[in-house]
Amino acid sequence: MDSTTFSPSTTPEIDSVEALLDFIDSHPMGPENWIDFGAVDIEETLFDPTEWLIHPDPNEKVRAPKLYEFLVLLLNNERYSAYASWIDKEEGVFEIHNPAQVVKLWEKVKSRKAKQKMNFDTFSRGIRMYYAKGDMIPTYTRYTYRFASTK
DNA sequence: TAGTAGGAACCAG
DNA sequence: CTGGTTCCTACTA
Repeated sequence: MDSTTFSPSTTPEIDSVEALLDFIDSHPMGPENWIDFGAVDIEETLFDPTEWLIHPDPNEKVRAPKLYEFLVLLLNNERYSAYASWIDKEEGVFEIHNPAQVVKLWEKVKSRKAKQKMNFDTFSRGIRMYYAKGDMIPTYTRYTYRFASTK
């Protein structure tokens, strides 16, 4: 509505996807206003919560990404090319260059109430769950994964 | 030693 | 029930 309501100076601390979703819940607004939140510096990387929102269609509620959605957003964001990048985008093949940072990013995007610290073992198990569903194909190669469909 | 695949129990939403 | 998360065994570089 009133765009001044969403200016960075008048919004609370929004440094996670969870905080952003909470704010959007209490302040109805469209994607055009998401840009107004600014970004925070997290471990030498600019983290912008609005980059990690999923909004399939206007009817569906805005939400945090699922794991495969998170991977696609990460891969298609040039700012994170040092974290992970496509090897063959047409074939859906990609490589994770900085596993530790990718896992930290995933934790931040999911805003888990960490019982334990997530590590690459648990993160990669999440990816491997997609093999059985047919959404991903094993590559048997270090830090290398493949989407079954480029869709 | 550190990654990969995948079974099984578990759990928050 | 979904979408992971936690834990673990087996295999390979």
